[in-house]
Amino acid sequence: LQLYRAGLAYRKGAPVNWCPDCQTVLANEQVENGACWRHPETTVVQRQMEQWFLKITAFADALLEDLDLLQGWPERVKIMQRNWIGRSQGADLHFTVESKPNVKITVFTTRVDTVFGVSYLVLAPEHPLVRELTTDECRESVEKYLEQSSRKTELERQMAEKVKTGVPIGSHVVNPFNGDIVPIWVSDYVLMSYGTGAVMGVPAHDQRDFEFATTFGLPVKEVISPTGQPSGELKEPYLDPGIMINSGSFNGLTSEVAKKKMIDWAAENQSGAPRVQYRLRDWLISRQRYWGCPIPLIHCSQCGVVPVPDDQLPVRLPVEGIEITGEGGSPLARLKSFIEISCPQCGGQASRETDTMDTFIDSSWYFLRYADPHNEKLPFTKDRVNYWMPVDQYVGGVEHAILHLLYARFFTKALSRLGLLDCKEPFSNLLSQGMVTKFSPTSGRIEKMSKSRGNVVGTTDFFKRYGADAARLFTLFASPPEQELEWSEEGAIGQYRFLGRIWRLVSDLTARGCIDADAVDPDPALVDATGKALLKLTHKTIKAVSQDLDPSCYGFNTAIARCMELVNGLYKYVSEKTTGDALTVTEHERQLLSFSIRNLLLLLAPMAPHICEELWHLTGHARQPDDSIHRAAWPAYIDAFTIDDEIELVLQVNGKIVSKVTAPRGLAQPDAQSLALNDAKIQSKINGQSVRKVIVVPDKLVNVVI
RNA sequence: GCCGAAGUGGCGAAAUGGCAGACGCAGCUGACUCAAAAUCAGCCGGGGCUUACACCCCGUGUCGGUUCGACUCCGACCUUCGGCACCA
Repeated sequence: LQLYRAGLAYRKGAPVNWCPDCQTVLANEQVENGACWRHPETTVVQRQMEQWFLKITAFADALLEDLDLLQGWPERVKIMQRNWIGRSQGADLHFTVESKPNVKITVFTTRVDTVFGVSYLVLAPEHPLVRELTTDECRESVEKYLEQSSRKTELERQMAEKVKTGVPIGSHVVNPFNGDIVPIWVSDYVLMSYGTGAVMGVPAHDQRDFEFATTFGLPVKEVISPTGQPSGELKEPYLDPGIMINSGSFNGLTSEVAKKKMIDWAAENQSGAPRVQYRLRDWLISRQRYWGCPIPLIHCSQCGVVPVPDDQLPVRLPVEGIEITGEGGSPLARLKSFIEISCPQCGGQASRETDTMDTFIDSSWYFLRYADPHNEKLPFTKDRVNYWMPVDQYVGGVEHAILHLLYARFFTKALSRLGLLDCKEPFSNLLSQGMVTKFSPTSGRIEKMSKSRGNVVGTTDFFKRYGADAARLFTLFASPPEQELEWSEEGAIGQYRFLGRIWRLVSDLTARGCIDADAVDPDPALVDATGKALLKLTHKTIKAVSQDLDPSCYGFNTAIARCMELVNGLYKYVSEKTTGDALTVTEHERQLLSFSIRNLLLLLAPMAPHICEELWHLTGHARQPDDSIHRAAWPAYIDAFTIDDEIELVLQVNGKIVSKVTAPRGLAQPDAQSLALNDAKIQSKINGQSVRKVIVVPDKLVNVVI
């Protein structure tokens, strides 16, 4: 209602997308390849209907420009939104009808510079002036053409392989720039829903116009040439900028300069005006579905559309008396007790709107409720929302790039304009995660997991057998988060095995008394070489996992791999300390094991929360029964312990690896160089040839160039 | 057609311009077991050579370039995937 009162929600009759399967209309964003997003097999048809729209186009510029503020969004999502919004800068030009000087046809063009090359003008079949301007001689063929094209579905129009069809309507227009008189045609390659539904035809400089003119033998007049000289007969349209020719006083200018001057000229001569056109259309939100939020408006024959008074909000979806017939259409429209209502303004008989709102309405602002979840009177208050918003880190699938993510941005901007909140954008950082895919028996291909494709994995069964932690670890481990992920039972079982390894390790060490939750951190000077290696491995793991989990990286897959390495290291250490069945450890070794295990659990806890919590308690770290590992501090590492004293120096000749030697860390360059040059393998490679250069990368490699 | 992303073992993948294949799956071998499962330990890019240890060559979609050195940077191409598509 707030949007309605602000003029951002309106009702209008328009050709809309209709899914015969859902028996409802759909938004443009919900039509994929000419089919319904819920029913890929069902072709969407066009229907003329009165429907509710939200004025998302009023925010087209802001939605486009503010994409630049979204530094934390993946570029591909921003590009998809830019394309969807589709900003085109150009001008409206007015062409006067020759026989009716008071009637003007306005076209939108981005190429004013080509206007001297206009050889015809085309109207969309749905253009309101088509019938008015059709002459008697042409009436029959035009009516036939209109009838044909109205029978085409959107999909057929797309599938028509772009073969140009059309008929002349008999009238002519005058080119405001040069007085040329050119014929008007009607053709369905021009869309009523974009621009003005009328296009100036410039065959020499537009691919579609060229095809159209070639098909119907219309003149091709070159007005921009790469050289400034006429090119003779054109075999294909010239689309690039160039030098103006055949264009009166604009001749000789570059087309880019001419474009600006010509728009100015049109404006001065009342023949046009600069304009920006968007591809984005207003958001059709009416649905003839039962499951949805009722649209809180009342239709009164006297007063027109009247909002449901505030004290009667929200309008709840009725449950009593609803009949699901399976015949389609909304059951609400058949429920008299819901429809019949007296008009809040005049008290007369009126009826409720029976359409419900698109599901995407709800997802466009649900997150605001999280800022103020216990408010009984309002959905949210401004100060709470201003405190929490924007969302620091949003996560969602790419499939929402131009649906949810665009709508939510629009809602935030609209609510901001209404003064209900202050932020410009809802989500500062967006992690666009890949979809989960799996082989689909329905299609015989690997597809995104969904009920309709019959490739869903029952989580309950999987959790019962292997646990939620295993499923969670697998989805994190199988690929980086923004990449697609193919579900694999074997892979998930691998994670189950990994968790089993941890469980046995920790519970066994605990049973043997090797874990002490109160132990102080181990002193590296007091453990043996094996112990030192484990201590270093632990510190390295803390460092690496901390970096991997940082929002700048989100490398969950590598973070888990690090934890696996630490577990492998722990197993190795334990086996080296075990003789027969007996594991005996010194106090220092107990400290070491306690330290290593404690940190392993802390590092893994975000990714395998249940088992880590369980082991946290088992190892005595929870002082109170309700203590949680998830409230414990994130582990810290000591950088000095992540650095090895000895490194392996790679020795190369001409960039090819010849040998590897262990060397003390921090070896000076000349020492490293002589170490390499004295190496026997390097010597035999050099074999008397002259050494031109030696490149030393400290603590990494030496490359001898011969 | 336009825009974008990606091509690395049998598979999922890893690698601030510096040891390609970490980690895991599958596979193979051994230990344990009457046996199997589970578990534990080991092997595991391709080719050549060797009794063996070793050693040699090739290898990150293709072709070029930059560089002492390229999976990584640059150019062209090929393929796959995703988005948009008669948008004037």
